[in-house]
Amino acid sequence: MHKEHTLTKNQQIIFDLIDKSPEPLKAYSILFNVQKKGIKAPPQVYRALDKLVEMGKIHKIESRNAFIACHNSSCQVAKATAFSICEICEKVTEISSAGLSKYLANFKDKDGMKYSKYNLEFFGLCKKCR
Amino acid sequence: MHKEHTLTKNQQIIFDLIDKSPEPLKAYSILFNVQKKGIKAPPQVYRALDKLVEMGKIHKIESRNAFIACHNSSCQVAKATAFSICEICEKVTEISSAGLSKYLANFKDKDGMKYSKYNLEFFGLCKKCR
DNA sequence: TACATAGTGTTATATTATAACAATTTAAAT
DNA sequence: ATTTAAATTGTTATAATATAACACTATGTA
Repeated sequence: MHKEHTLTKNQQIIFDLIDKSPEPLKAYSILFNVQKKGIKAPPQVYRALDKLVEMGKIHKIESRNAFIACHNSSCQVAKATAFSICEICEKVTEISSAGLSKYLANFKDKDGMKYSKYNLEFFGLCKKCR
Repeated sequence: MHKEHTLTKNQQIIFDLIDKSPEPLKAYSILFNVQKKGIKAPPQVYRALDKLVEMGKIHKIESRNAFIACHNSSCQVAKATAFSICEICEKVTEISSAGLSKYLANFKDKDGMKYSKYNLEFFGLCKKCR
C-alpha cells in the first residue's frame, strides 16, 4: 500500500470538476470550465490529467478522449479498467466485476505471456436507449 | 454472411500500406506515404480508414491512434477486438483466443446488460523487451 | 437513360496534445 | 533555518489528430 496522494491545487480543481460530472469530460471542456479558477492553458490541464490518471483518481476513456473519476476504491483500478459505453447517449459506466477482473488479470496469450495492465471498453445500448 | 467488399482505389492503396506494415500506422504517416499515389489530403485518408474499420479489414488501436490490418478472417473481429501492446517497443499483436472472445461476448454487467461490441488492450512487455 | 448512392478532391478549420523554458512552490536533508 | 532537489506552475508557441463543407465523379441499379 502506497502513501495517499495529496492533490495539488490544479489537480484538485480539475479532479473536483471531473468528479462532479455525470459524464466523461474532454480536456478542452475542462479547460474552459476552470479558466475562471486561473487555469488558463492546455498544458496545465494535461499535466494535471496525466498525474490524476497515474494516481488512478481518474481514467481516460480512450475511444472518446475523455476522462471520468474512478469511484472504485481499489488500488488496482488504474491498471485494470473496464467500461461500458452507450453508443446513443454516450453514458459511460465503470464496470467493477470481480469475475471479469480476475479473468483478465490472469489471462495469458498463446505464448504464455501475462500482462501488467489492461483497458476494456464495451459498447452497446444502455437501458434507457434501448 | 454478407457480400465481400471490393475495396475502392483509395481504400486499396491505404489497406495495402497498412497490411504490409509490421507495426501500427498513424493517419498522417499513412498520408505522407501515399502522397506519391495521389492521395493528398487528410480527409481522403480518414475516409478510407473509417470504411476499412467498418469492414473489419483494419482495426484502430485506440490508445495509440494507430491502425493495423486484421489477419483474423473471422467476421466478428471488427466488433470484438483484443490486442497486446508492448510498452517498450510498441509492438502490437492482435489476440485471437476463443476462450477470451467467448468470455467477453457473453459478459453481462450487474444490470444483466450484454454488449454488442468491445475493444480490449493489454499492456506489458513483449518477449524481446523483458 | 436517369436516378440514387458512394466515393473523390479540395480548402479550411476544429480538436487534441506536447515542446520548451522560466518561475515558483514543496519536501527533505542537512 | 538554509540549502538543495524535485515537483508543480505559468506561459507561449506549435505539433498531431480529425472533421466540416462543398463541388465533382464514378458506380450500381431501376
